[in-house]
Amino acid sequence: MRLSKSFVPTLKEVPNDAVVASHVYMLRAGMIRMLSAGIYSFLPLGYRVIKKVSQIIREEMDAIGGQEFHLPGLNPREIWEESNRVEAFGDTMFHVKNRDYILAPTHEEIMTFHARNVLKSYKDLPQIWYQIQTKFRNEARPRSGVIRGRQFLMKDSYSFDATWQELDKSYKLHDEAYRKIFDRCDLKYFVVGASSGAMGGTGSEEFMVKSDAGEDTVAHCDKCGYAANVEVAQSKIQQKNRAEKSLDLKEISTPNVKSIDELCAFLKIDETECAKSRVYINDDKPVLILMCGNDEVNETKLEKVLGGKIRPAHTDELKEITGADAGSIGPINFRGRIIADNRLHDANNLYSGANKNDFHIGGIDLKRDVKNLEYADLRIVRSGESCPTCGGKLEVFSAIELGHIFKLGTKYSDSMGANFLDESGKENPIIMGSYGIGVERVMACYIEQHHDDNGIVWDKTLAPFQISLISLNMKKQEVIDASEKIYSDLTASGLEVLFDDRVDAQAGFKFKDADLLGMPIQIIVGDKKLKENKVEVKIRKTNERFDSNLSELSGKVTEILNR
RNA sequence: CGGGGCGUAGCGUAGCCCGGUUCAUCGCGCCUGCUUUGGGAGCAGGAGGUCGCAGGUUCGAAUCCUGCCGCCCCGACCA
Repeated sequence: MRLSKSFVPTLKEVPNDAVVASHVYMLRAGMIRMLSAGIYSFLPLGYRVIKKVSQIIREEMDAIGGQEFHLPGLNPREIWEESNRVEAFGDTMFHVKNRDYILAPTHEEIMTFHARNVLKSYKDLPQIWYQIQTKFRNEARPRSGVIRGRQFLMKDSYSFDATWQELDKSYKLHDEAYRKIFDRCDLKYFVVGASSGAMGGTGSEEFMVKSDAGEDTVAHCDKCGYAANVEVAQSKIQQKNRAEKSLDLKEISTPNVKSIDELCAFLKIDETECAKSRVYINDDKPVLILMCGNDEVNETKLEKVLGGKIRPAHTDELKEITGADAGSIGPINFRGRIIADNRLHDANNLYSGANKNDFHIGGIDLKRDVKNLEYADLRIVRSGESCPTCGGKLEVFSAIELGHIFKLGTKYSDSMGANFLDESGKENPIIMGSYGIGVERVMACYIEQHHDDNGIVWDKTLAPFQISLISLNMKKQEVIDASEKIYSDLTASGLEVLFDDRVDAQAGFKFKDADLLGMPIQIIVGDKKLKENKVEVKIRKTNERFDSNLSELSGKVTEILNR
């Protein structure tokens, strides 16, 4: 492709709206443009990458027996009523105004629609059906460029099986295919497993990529691969030891001491000697939560323990419930349910609020002084704590969900009546799985992981072109002739070459653009080296440069690309 | 949907507090000509703006007020 005739609007400066690296570079490299919040056009260069990602996905899906469909994005609402998902999606679903259609946010219903009445026998199973298509979701807040959009490309596949054992097989096939896909895309990812997934269900795995642009927070152990959403993550952390002797309760005047840190400084004690108090409202009833020191309450865990709805108590409620403001609340004389984090199990000699402003109480023995105290795992895991599985160091960070595989079971086959006859002639619902990959996210995550200050660093697998051919001076005939010949030779040998043949662009300008666009190999044609029948080759990733004779160029380039 | 920020030429910006002879600034990009050609060129000339939109205050509004729209960030939500 000739740059002089192509629409590759690169930007020298960072657009105001872009914050995360992938967004910045996709815009700067002229790969995408925003049409509206969360809605992006892919320009020719960006679309080439999308096609490459799609092709890898397609190959691996086909390899496990997947059959590709092309399904409508416009769906009659009534099909979605069958599974009751119009209500389930709520405002996230787009509705068409002038006809009773919706824009499909995913395709379980449509695949099930095609499966029912057709997959009638166990002999028709198993099946794996997939598609790579645009989905529509009315996201309240699109963000991070292409990472969370209102319209996005997704590969989703659905498995149809006769037995749960068969489902396990289909699931495993997807698991393996996904690993191959992400490996081929050169992504560093990890898998958050079923036992720790927040979604529940009968089994699911999320394929995640570490990134500040991510929306999930995950605890991950590099050593053993333990990975869990912080909402459910656990860690090995030392319990507060019970001292042999319990001291007596004593009230201490602590003027203007509110936080645990202030309390520790004021009394010259360690934070683990403090029981931090948090009041939550659980279905209109107050619950006091005690945490060790500065540990934070994990509301997801708390919700699981309490059941029903929870929310932190408002400031005015605190006073009413405890008689004190935040910072002076504690378990002694608290009327209501009290739950302490496991870390405080049977601890004594603790300091906590006195339920009286500007006073704390010392010498608290949870066993002796707090009646009907319950214990639960309530804390949020923090970076550096020990892995619950292997004892290695946990790291807590944000991550992007790239893919999700999920054992659906019979949710859709039941509600939509997709049944088959088994060997004994008995009618059963088809057992389904669903498996998604965010195609643009693969591209964005790749860029998040493979860029430097100058731009994107593509590997040959996803690069829009394998080679940037840079002609330094398109006004000198010998340079034109040489680069034209290289262009046609390399192209003829099947390589993808982006030919910077712009007449009016300066050398430096072309170098900067080439680095920004990030093709793996740059071939630089200038008149000085041409006099020795040579051109320069630069490897984008390593910045390694060498000269090559024109006659050897094709061989060298091929060699680099194959290594 | 809550909180915060922003909206001035294709991109990035100054001016806004304190309204008026800097009043529409500057850089990049764009067009024309000449020069230049190994890390985002130089000179000369030029085009490009409803200052997000609509009201209001005022003799006078990019600037002050009200409403709306759009975008970004944080949060809530997320099959």
